[in-house]
Amino acid sequence: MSRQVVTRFAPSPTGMLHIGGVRTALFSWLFARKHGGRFILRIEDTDLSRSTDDNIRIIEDGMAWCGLTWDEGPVLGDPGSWKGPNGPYRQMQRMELYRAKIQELLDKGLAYRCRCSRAAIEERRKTVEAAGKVFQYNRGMDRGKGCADAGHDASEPAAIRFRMPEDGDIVVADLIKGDTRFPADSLDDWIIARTGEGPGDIGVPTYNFCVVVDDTDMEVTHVIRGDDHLNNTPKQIPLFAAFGTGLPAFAHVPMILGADGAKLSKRHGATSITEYQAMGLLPSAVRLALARLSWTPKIDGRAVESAEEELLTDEQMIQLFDLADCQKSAARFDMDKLQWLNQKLIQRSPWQELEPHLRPFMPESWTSKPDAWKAQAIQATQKGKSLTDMAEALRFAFERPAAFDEKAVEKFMTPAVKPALREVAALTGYGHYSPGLANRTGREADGPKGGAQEEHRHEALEAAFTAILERHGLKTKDLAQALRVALCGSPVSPGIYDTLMLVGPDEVAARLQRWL
RNA sequence: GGGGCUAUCGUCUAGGGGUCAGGACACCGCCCUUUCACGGCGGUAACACGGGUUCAAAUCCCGUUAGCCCUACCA
Repeated sequence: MSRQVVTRFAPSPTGMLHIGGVRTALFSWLFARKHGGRFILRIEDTDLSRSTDDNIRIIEDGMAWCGLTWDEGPVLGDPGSWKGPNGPYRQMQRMELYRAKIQELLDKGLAYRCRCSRAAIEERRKTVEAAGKVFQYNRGMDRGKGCADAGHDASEPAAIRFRMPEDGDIVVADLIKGDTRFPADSLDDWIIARTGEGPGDIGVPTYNFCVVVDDTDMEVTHVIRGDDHLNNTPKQIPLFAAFGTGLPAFAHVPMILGADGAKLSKRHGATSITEYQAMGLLPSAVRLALARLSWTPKIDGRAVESAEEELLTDEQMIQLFDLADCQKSAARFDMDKLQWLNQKLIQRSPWQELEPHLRPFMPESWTSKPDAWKAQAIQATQKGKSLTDMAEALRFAFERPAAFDEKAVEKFMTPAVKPALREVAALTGYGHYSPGLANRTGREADGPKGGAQEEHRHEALEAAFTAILERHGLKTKDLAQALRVALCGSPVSPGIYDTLMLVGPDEVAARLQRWL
């Protein structure tokens, strides 16, 4: 009878949510969801200076935007509270537990007080290094120089070190990297608590210690984290043993690099999840793109091998996710692929689903437009790569052109086209579709086409348009381009019928006035 | 310095002794077309290097090189 799967994501509040962190969180989330387990969000805020409520809020918002819902952790937007049985989920609020655990180790003799000053240690380090050796506290040449077994003066503040094994190998049975062994003698007695305020006091515990206490206390079964922590694992394993609890499984996921192969940083462009949001990306696209970095979904043991198969839904990702199919090596971030994914996902989303994501990029007046209008506006621009592209492509629908592309004016606003424009200006009754028709999923999609009346309005417009062309001996292109220039200021816009219908007869006539 | 991880098209990757080394993105070309796009079809392009083992190595072994991580009273 195996325990329920529990995974966690434990970021520290730095003022932004890094895209690499989101990917790690995503893997943990995927794993928990796949196994019907719980996913914990825990805040590692022992770095006091940066741990503000605002910075924690940034993490929560980023996670929420990405759809990475947590079962235990802080309650979004309410700094004081949390949900889940093993809270609090902020380390600074867990000091009592840490101190108790440290005391326990002290009592068992598994840890000891260390009063060596930094200066003293520095001195000893120099001595060892001068001899061409590596300095390790209480190891090799330094053995017996420290506080390990010396009965010492308890009247002075002290740091606390954990007694590490000295022989053999510590092996990390990693689900992604495979078995990795670390010679015990490459590790030394590390500090689990900083020097306290006064005699007998236990100072602020260190990261590697808190992680182990928290993962134990929160019953985490699978520690999925960045592979920059692989080297920390052999330090942590003896600690788990000291607490007498079983080991969680470990999975160290490779890093995400910038396009140039260097660690992803600000100079590569967007590192914060907020920036991706601002770029007009769908959270689903970000999830997919991130997941596909270092993970190859296998369908019936075969890697996905077509564009169609690449476009996994969340449900498919959850179903297919397997740590065994994760890459061991770091991956470079591929913005092109993300944008392609985004475009595809935009294309195949029903307009109702897109609308809330698009709204933040639209002008105020968007909200007051009728659904039918929104539906058509979205469908007319759904070929865009991003929500910002769509918003940009829809500008003409909200404001009259501020300027007119000179070359286009010269090329398309010919004397021959003016009489035809006059007729277009006189057309009426061709407003936008109703939502019934708009409900169709894509161009030419099967399914309900909506009311025949609405279809008819489009057909009527097209018929009228064609008739005008014939009367004046024009090609579609001639009139369409001239109209685009007049209505949008540029020769680029959605399909000409969509453009007309979105602007509407009255406004079309108004914008056409100056060209007649 | 010590310890650890990694290495297939430009990018993400499949492939784990015998393949014309497969796919996706990007790129290029053609087609479609009322603009921009979308879409369709096709193309260029890779096993880091050196030694082994083997009839046969991208695949197994050993080195080298390169990148990254840990080596803090940071997280």
